Amino acid sequence: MHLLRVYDCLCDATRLRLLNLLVLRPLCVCHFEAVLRLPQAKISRHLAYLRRHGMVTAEQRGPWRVYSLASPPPRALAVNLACLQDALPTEPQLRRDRTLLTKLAAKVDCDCATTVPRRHILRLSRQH
Amino acid sequence: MHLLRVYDCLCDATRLRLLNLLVLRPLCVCHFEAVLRLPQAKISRHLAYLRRHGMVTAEQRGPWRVYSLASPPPRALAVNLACLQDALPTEPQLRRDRTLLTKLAAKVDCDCATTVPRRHILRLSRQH
DNA sequence: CGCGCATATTTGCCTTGGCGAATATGGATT
DNA sequence: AATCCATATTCGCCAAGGCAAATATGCGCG
Repeated sequence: MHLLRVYDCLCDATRLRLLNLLVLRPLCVCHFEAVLRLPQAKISRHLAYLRRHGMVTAEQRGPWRVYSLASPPPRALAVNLACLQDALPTEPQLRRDRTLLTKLAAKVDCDCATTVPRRHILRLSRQH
Repeated sequence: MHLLRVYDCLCDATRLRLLNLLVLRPLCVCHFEAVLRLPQAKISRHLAYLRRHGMVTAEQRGPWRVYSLASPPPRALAVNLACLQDALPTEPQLRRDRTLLTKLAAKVDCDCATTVPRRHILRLSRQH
């Protein structure tokens, strides 16, 4: 069942947060690091898991690896991400992640084509 | 995050099938046995899991234990079961389970208040 | 070429939870 | 009380996957 693979991906906090952000836009690892405040290895590991399971794709862009939702996303994933939207009101953590990402995006051009150093992004995120 | 507990429950095939049926009506273990064709211990184990996680409740009715979706169901569960509906077209197994249950219900009064012997239900289910 | 930065992978360890087989519980019936 | 039937739980085993720490890869620039 395709659904099961999707639920397997959604049932870990880190992965859920990653996908929740990827809904908004493609992102590279340092963005996740800045928003989620988790160790790089952890983020990387879970992104690899999502890739193995066909939920996201990665594209190398200069020194960065940019992750996006698979396109077209597996139907079961699309359905559940839409559904996730309905659950947002009761999930503060996911809402916070989203607004934090938006703030970051306002300060730096988060399109990974530009060469904003990772250090810079992390510093900005430390000021909340 | 409440969502996570729900996904934990949904990410196993047996549990997904159990919940998929419980959406339709309260059921006792022998009904699940007849529809899913899985060993009783396995069904029981997963129902216990769902109960531990607050997704279902059990009520003793004579010799049977009748399981229902928790009421009110956790919001996160409700949202996802609604979403499950949208995924049904691409999940033959879940659809089959539902129609099989409906057929069974047409032959025996599946309200567990009546005393249909378990053997009888299982026999009916064996005729497809 | 060699260094530095961004990211990935490996290693060792531990917990959760899956399974079948066997067994226990507990209500109902006689 | 004895027994039957529906259901639950325990046991021993196993695989998946979580984590942190350390290490590897690989691109780009000087």
